[in-house]
Amino acid sequence: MGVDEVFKALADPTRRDLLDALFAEDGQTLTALEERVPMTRFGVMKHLRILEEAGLIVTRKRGREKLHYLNPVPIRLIHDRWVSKYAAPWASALVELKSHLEDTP
Amino acid sequence: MGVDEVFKALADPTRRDLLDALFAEDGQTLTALEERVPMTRFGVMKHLRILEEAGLIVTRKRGREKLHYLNPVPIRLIHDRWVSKYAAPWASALVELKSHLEDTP
DNA sequence: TTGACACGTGACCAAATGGTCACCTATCGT
DNA sequence: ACGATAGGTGACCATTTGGTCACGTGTCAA
Repeated sequence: MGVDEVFKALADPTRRDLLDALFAEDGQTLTALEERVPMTRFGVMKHLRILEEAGLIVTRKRGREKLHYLNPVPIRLIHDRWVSKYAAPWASALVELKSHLEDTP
Repeated sequence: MGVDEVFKALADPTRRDLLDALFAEDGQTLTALEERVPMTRFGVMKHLRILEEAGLIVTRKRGREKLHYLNPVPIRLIHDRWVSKYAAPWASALVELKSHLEDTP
């Protein structure tokens, strides 16, 4: 559940798509998620495993199927401890640099 | 400046360390940053290039040296468009799952 | 002007990553 | 009991990634 695992898990677009899919409908099964992504079942399994090890999803078994649930806690953590630190203060202090960047292509 | 580049840039611990170093003291030069990280100059250069392409830092040349400045805009963007979506709402709706996760090792 | 200094480029390498497949176990419905 | 269904494992492969190095360019200072 470390910071590094969460960031690495979020670094892949497929994994973010899977989170979005679970955000749209929580508690989906593996084969259901497989249809949402251009990939075989095995690829999806690997991604889900990485997401689970990062703590971003939580699973529960019901019979022969495995249900996947979003877990907002780790993303909330990196938000509080990391992102807000950069996003919140002195955002205006460097806005000049931003506009300067936008002017020069 | 896409979302994917920003997430990928943030996925590496060395790169986050570099951002922290610039957070502590903005406008540092390459050789100054080199001393803060267990790596040769070339490794640092690659990381800085990735951070710059992601838009997370902005550079300015002064004579023979290159100054590196933090740019909070992209991180603010992923915060607003992505992280807050997951971190803000129904964080309490799944807290039961979190505590359940903490109970079962 | 000459040497030391700050940075850049391209080739190169080892390791991690993303993805597939053959095969296997467990559970459901009938 | 049986086939179909849902998921799991390990090996395997191509590509990307993180890092170093030899060498080259521009700039400062004496």
